[in-house]
Amino acid sequence: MTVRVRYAPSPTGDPHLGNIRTALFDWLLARHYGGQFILRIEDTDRARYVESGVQAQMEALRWLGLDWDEGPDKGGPHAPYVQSERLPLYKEHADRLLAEGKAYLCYCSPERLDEVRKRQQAQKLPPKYDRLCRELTAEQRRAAQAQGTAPVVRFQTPLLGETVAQDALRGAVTFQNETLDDFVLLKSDGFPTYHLASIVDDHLMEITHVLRGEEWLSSLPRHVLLYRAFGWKPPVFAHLSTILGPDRAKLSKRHGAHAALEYRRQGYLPDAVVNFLGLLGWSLDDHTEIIDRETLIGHFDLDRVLPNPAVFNADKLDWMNGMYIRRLPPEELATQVRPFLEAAIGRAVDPAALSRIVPLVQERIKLLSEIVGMADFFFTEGPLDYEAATLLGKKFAGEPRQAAEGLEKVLSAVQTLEPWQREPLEAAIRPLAEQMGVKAGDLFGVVRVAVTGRTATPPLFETMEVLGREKAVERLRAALDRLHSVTS
RNA sequence: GGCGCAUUCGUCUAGUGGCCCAGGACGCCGCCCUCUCAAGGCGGAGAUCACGGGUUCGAAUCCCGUAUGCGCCA
Repeated sequence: MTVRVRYAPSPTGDPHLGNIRTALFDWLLARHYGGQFILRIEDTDRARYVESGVQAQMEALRWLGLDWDEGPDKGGPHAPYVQSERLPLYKEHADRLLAEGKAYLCYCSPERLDEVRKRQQAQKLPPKYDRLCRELTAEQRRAAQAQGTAPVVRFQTPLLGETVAQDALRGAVTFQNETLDDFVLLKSDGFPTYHLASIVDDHLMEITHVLRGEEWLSSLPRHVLLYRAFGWKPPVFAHLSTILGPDRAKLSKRHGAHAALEYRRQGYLPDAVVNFLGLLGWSLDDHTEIIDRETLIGHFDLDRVLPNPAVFNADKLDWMNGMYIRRLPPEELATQVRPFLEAAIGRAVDPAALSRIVPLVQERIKLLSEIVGMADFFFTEGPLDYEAATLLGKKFAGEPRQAAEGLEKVLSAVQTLEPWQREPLEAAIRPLAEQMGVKAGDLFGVVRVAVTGRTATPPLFETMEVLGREKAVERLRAALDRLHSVTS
């Protein structure tokens, strides 16, 4: 039997990291067993439907490299893969249960349901449908129909006994049937509820493993009951734990941007996000943290998935992203980083220039977007923006003349230096510090700010080499001018 | 309120009766390297395994209860 797994999002907006982790586990399981990964859109809740939702879901999956074998855009043996296009199927199955006496039509108005609920709450009883329509006589039914009320279809839940359901992560979970009510299968507008639609589709699409959020665990007995009523074999169910924010509440907008695509915008690498999410509730062993896709696929299985909720550790994701950035071939990093830089400086960047810069910043950024703060000065035209105090630093704060003297020495040592390369630059500048009786690092600090406008940069001489003589000299002069205006 | 699930360093986790007075990782701190910032190396602090009872020669690991958190139903 081949493993068939589905990711079945509701297109209610951008997918969250929580959703994406479910999709990842789905995908890993399918790939591990050489089975199929199916994308199905559950859009029967028309009130919450968002037009761009389907595209956003697919975009996020594509970004992360989670390719699907069957889906709305690809078709497949069980098309269509969008629930709103499968309405006749749900109707047909609801009718079948109706005909077999396992479901019934309910004519209760929303107003009456509301009243019942209020009464139960007042008596501190668990609110549930009072089954008024379960035992209607043919005559009563005719009367209700004559009134023109559109009925809903309700499932006839056993009144007594218990339903034992298996969860792959937790084992047997037992529910008393009397706590369940006669839930709705088909709404009065002809749309199915989640319960009916997902069970019918999972069966028809031959899904073998259902991975979904823990919030569905309490619906499990209903689904098991439905499978039984249809005479179908249920799939393996695994309810994945919730991902929590730092305050231990379920991850949500309140915790900031956790839409998957937002991570792309911020400069996270798909491989890093996949690795990180793969380790949220699953582990390979007691020490491996950096795991590539192939290894993930090779080892992933449900038996090492944990049932307990996990707090999202943003620091660790950042660290991991840095690890992946450092492992990238420099040319690859250059192309990844280019759009971020171009967006920031507002013009195209010469790939050749960028490829000389990238090796200098590769181990200094954790996010692709950090290229901007680390390298934009290479592209700045005209005067740099910094304070004279920054230029002087702690060392020369009271000695602007000495700093100016240093810069003058550097300028004249460097102006006609040949070749304009890292080593000659260092050989020319380092001895000047000794001449002046200051530490090399202190002199370098002034030069660094003069040439880059920043106190934290890649190594100075490499930076100057890449920057080029023209800009470096121009900036040294500008720094001198600035110091002269302070000292005079 | 009812039902269900969960509970190991701040966080992610290893651990399925003796190897654990609990291992790894992120973060934090210190040292080394060093022209700044990183990266890297080394070291450190940090968990009476939620609590209380059992079972057992022996429990983080099994059982019961309590607490707390979360989810679902409204």
